[in-house]
This record gives sequence, structure tokens and C-alpha cells, in this order.
Amino acid sequence: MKSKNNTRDMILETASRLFQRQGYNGTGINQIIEESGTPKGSLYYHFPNGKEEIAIEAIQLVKEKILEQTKIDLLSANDVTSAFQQHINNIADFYDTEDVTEWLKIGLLASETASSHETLRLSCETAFTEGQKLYADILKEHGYEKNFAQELAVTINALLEGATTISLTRKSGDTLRVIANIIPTLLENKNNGGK
Amino acid sequence: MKSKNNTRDMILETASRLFQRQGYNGTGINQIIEESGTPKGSLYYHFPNGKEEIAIEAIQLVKEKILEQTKIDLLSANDVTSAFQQHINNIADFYDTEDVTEWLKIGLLASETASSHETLRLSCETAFTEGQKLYADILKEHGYEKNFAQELAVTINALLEGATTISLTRKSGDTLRVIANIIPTLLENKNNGGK
DNA sequence: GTCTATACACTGATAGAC
DNA sequence: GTCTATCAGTGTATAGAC
Repeated sequence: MKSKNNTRDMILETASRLFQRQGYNGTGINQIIEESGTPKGSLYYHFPNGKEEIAIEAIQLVKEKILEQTKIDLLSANDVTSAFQQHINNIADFYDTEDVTEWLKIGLLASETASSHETLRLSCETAFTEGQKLYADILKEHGYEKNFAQELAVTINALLEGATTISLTRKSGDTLRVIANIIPTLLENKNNGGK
Repeated sequence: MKSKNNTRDMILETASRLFQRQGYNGTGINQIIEESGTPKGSLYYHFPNGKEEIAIEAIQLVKEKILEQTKIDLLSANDVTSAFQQHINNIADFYDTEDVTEWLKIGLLASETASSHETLRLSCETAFTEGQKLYADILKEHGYEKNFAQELAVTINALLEGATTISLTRKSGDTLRVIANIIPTLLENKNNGGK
């Protein structure tokens, strides 16, 4: 749709990166300006509602990137279990490096803004919901019972969110690799045995 | 040790609450002062290193509260599975209310400071490690194979961290309740079947 | 659409009286 | 140990020239 809007894209790209690494409150407009090379006037021309508006679009951008990569990792697989394991191990690799910029989650923004910026909270909630739906659909396609697939999707979503947080804290993807190792236990049966 | 240090305790208590709800960058010294009723001079007398020092102690305080409650919920149980379920459901209840102050996780502080405040990052890492160790010990006591118990502990830790984040975002403990429901699947066997 | 200068509230922190 | 006044710096945002 938007043909070429280089300045706007540059701002969003820079902002996404900074928000993910430093959070919403830890990232200033001035820093976004400096690192993107955009003058302040241009920023407020493209985003009249300032920081909050930038954050909303940044969340959407990150969400779409994550969903896209998840689809690539999971949709073509014929063995879901090892596909999920591979997916998680792929993410783990990003967390071994000092500066995690390639793959992040929206949990930080979500936690920061949940009680103060309702619109941002809603953006994050939508992102979680869409990720969850993608997982559930894939599991159902592979024969998991509908309700159990739903529960597993919620679980995997939470597992990834938590394990990325801990991997970030430890500066190592090992926590994620343990999670990958547990996946078979979780996906062993296609229903929850009437529980 | 410290007999009565009411001012100091008041600052820490207020700071813990604010840090958990608004994060490190979202909480200002001035707000801590206002809400605790402590003058700025006193704060810097008790915490010469300012905000960072307060945060380190606040993390320790929160960690100890969480560990204590976890022990109460899990140690006396003879059925680990339902004890974990009950534990998680207890936490879930806190997340149904608008203002979550009673039970929080340290993931927010951890994510915010991982790349900028090394000492805070280390405090959070320790907190994660201790929680994990507690889970592992309990599982081993109940007959789970050592390595598998370790993996399950990491998993449950990540699950709780992620599910609390999502519950906070959704302003509902339901995500945590789904996790509680999945626990039996996770704890069904006491080893990982040679995987 | 781009850019600079500036407004002005608020930040963490300190000095020094009490 | 407690409190107030104040600092220098940074925060978001705006006005208005180009």
C-alpha cells in the first residue's frame, strides 16, 4: 500500500529494536531520533501521537515478523513435535549472543504498559492471541483434539514467553533448549486422557 | 540484625510494589518518596547508591516472599501434581483483579535491566535460579529422576513466568489456570523415558 | 515533508541546615 | 537521622522557518 516512506520505516525499525531491548519506558524519543538519523520534526509529522503511536505500530511489526518466522518453522513439517523443537532451538541461538535484537517477545512491553497504557496493553494482548491461535491451528491440523490443542497452544505460548525472559536474563539460550527437550513429553498424546 | 528501621522498610516496601507494577524505568525516585512519605534526604541516607541499590534489595525481598509462599504451597503435599496445580491456581486468583500487587514475578525487572544494569541482571538471575532449585528439590523428593526433575523445574519456572506475563496482559488469571490444567500431562512420568 | 530551536515538566542526585 | 532547596540533565512535545 504505502509505496516508499523511507523515513517512517526507518523510525519504526529503529524504535522496534530499541523497545525490545530497553522496553517502553527505557527508550526515549531522543534516542530513536539519534539512532535513526531522523529529525524530531519529521518524527512528529509521521506520528502525531508521539511515542505511544510509534510503540503500537512497532508491536504490530514485531508480531508479524514473529508469526511469519513461526509459520516457516512449523507449517511445512510433517512431524509437529520435532518441528516445535527445531523452532525453539532456532530461537535459542539468538539468545546466546550479547545483544538480542533479532528475536524478542512482546512480554516486556506488555508488562510495562499493562497498568498504564491501555491501548498498548491491547496491542500486546492481540499479539499473544494471534500467536496462540497459530499454534492451536497447527496442532489441530495434526490431529490433536480441539480443546487439548487449545490448552497446549496456551502452554507453549507461555513456555516460550517465560523461557525467552529467562534466557535473556541468563544471557544464554540454554533455558530455551531445555524447553525444546520437554516438548515431546507435552505433545506425547493427542488428547488429555479425559482429564 | 537491624532492630527497627521503619523508614528503610517503608521505602523498600513501597519500592517493591512500584517496581513490580511499573518496572524499573517506569518508577521514579520521586514517586517512591511521595508514596512512602519519606523525604528525599532520608532515602539517600539509607540507600547511598540510589535507585539501583533500592532495586537490588527490592528484588531480594520479592524473591523471598515468593519462595516462602511456594514452600507453603508445595512442601507439605503428598501429591505433587495437585500441589503444583493448587499453587498455580492460587497465583491465578491474584491476576483476576485490576491491580496486581500481591504476587508478581521478577521477569519485568529482569528484561528491562538485562542489557543495561549488570548488578540488577545478576540479582534477577539468582532469583530465577533459586526458584528453579526449589522446584527441582521438591520433584526429586517425590521420586522424579534427577535430570528429569531438573528439566521439569526449568520448565515449570518458565511456564509460570510466561503465564503470569500473559495473565497480567489479559487482566485475567485464566492463562494460569490453563497451565495448572496441563501440569498432570507434564508430571505424568517420573523420568523422560530415555529421551 | 524536513528541520531547528525551544518550552517546560520531571529525572536522579547532592548540599547543607537542622 | 531528617528534611528542604536546588542542580544539571533529560523527558516529551510544539512552533514555526524552510
